[in-house]
Amino acid sequence: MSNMGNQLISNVFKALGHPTRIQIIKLLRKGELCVCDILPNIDSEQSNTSQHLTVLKNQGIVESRKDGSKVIYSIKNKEVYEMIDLVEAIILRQIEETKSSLSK
Amino acid sequence: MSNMGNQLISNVFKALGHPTRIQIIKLLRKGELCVCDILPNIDSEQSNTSQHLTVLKNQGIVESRKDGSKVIYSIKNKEVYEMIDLVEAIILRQIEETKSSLSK
DNA sequence: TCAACATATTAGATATTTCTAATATAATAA
DNA sequence: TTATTATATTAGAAATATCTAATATGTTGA
Repeated sequence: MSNMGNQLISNVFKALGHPTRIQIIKLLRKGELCVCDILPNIDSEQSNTSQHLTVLKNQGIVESRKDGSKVIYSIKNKEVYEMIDLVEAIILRQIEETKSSLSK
Repeated sequence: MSNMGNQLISNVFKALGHPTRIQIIKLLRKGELCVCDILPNIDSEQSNTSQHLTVLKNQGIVESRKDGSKVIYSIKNKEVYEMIDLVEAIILRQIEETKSSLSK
């Protein structure tokens, strides 16, 4: 019965459509982190990482709060991990398929 | 334990990050369709829709077979519907949040 | 107050996606 | 054959996303 706008839906997927943003989400799986702890674990510049965090925040995937001079980010909607698990299942199946087609 | 490449994962999300492609996926929820039945239900040109179908196929989201002069597309990995449901849950929660913050 | 730190914002260059229009290919029917 | 239908491919323009470098803002401690 759902008739959610496809634009809204695709916006969320698009926010997940970048390797650095997936990397950030995976980092946050264990719990909240300040930007200062995210930065050294991410393969991109400070300003770029900050921009990626903004993209994730705009789509409601992460949220942030201030703690003194630091900003602490955390996952806002945990569904995102189920989504990543589902994508990994799809990819594994694709890989299996490729293997078996090669051995024919 | 999963350590699937973030590039591979984000490629799948990126393929879902377009409203027309979500529209196509939703059309295929009821079952397979030839391109000729997809086209009239999609808000874009024939060649453009064909390109979107290619994007979905490249990421293993849909598959196709030939039937005479027609090409029949179907969903290859049904996980995609669970993913859409999860995104809709996220969006609904965001909307509720917006509402309640407005009424304060 | 001032210096140092933590993070965000901006502007512009570069890269990638998307779209349109035209054309190609393949199957079928006349 | 030839025309028609069904779909894919291509090229290039336009739109959007990404990255880098520079700068701005806010916080804290000396």
